[in-house]
Amino acid sequence: MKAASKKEVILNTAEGLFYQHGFHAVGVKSILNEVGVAPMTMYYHFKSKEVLIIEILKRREMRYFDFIEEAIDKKSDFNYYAKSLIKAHVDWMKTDGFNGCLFLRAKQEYEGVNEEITAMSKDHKTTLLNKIERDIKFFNAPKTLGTQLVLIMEGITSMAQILEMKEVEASAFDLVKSMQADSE
Amino acid sequence: MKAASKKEVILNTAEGLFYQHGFHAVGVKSILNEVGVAPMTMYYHFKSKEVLIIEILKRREMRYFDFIEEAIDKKSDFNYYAKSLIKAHVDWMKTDGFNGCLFLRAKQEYEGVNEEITAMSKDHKTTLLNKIERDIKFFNAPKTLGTQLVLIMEGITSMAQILEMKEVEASAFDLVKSMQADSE
DNA sequence: TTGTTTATTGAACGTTCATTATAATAAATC
DNA sequence: GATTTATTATAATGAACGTTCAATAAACAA
Repeated sequence: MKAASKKEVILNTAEGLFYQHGFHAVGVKSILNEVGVAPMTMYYHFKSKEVLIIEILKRREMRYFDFIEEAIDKKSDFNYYAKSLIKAHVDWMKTDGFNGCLFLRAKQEYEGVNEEITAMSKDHKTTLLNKIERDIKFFNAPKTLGTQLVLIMEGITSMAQILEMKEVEASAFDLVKSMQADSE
Repeated sequence: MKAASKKEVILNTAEGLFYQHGFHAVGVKSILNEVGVAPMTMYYHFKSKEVLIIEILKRREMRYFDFIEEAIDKKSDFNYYAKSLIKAHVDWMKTDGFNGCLFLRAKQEYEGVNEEITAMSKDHKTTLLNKIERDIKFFNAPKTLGTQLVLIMEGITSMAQILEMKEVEASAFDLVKSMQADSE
């Protein structure tokens, strides 16, 4: 397989460090150190730390939606769709270290500091909600179920940082199941 | 009324700044600046920034549980309890600026750095869950409904940062309503 | 009222922060 | 073979970081 370019290694390493420790907590030097490159290598590809963060978020956004899109069941009914969506989100987190949502953290750390980062983070959530609302329209499910699904997904992300994933997963599926009960 | 001591002012100001911008993003100097005191005034009362953070979290923990405790309805049935709990949590956030959960942020920023802060943050959530499970036992509600309620609360906290509170609130209450539907 | 503790001050500490300068090469492309 | 693109190492930048010094003011006790 093709060797990853330095730019890609920087993006991946920085994303991991930011996700684990936070944006302000991770210094540029610690990224350079872990990748094993000189400062100018990073500044050649990204003109600042904040630009690096923006590119990380862009990549992550695509990766997340690709992951979700190929995992959900849009062919059956709302019931199956909801379960497959929650399952996909849980699986995403399992590959990711259970440390919350990077977009939410970005928004919290850069609100009032960098408007582009703030906007991207907000957009990520509204894009998710819009996508779900579009999907479930196909099943003639009421639009309000979309917000409820996102709320459950956000609850999972949050609780996975504290409780066992098994327990979090179970209660999320219980909630989804009662959503259906409503529509019968 | 009694004038607030410098110590209290430092605690309140720092809590506000930390909540708005994050722990690592807020420097000691900016706290001192906003309070209007010299460095040693802070270091006389708190031997380090991290000790200050610990005391802030302790106070917040008490304030939150006092607020919830006096707002919930433990006399009726699970239905009213759940609604009053969600309502209380929503009201708490309305007074607080909608910037997520300070304990979750503390855990994210100090995991692997300060174990006391990490532990306090985890404990905050498990204490909440235990309290709810104890409460709903009184209504003979299944224990698993406790995790579901916390999941909804966490979902609210997360989504309130992005969407209008009105919409978040509505979908949370919808979810609670379908929980009941299950037990009928 | 004097002596002692408690609380507070402004300046300075050494370190780390993100970023740039300099200057020399490698590697890829034309 | 010439030129652009990508990378190296070292050092320095000025600002901000958390923290401490030494002096003093205020509160309190004898």
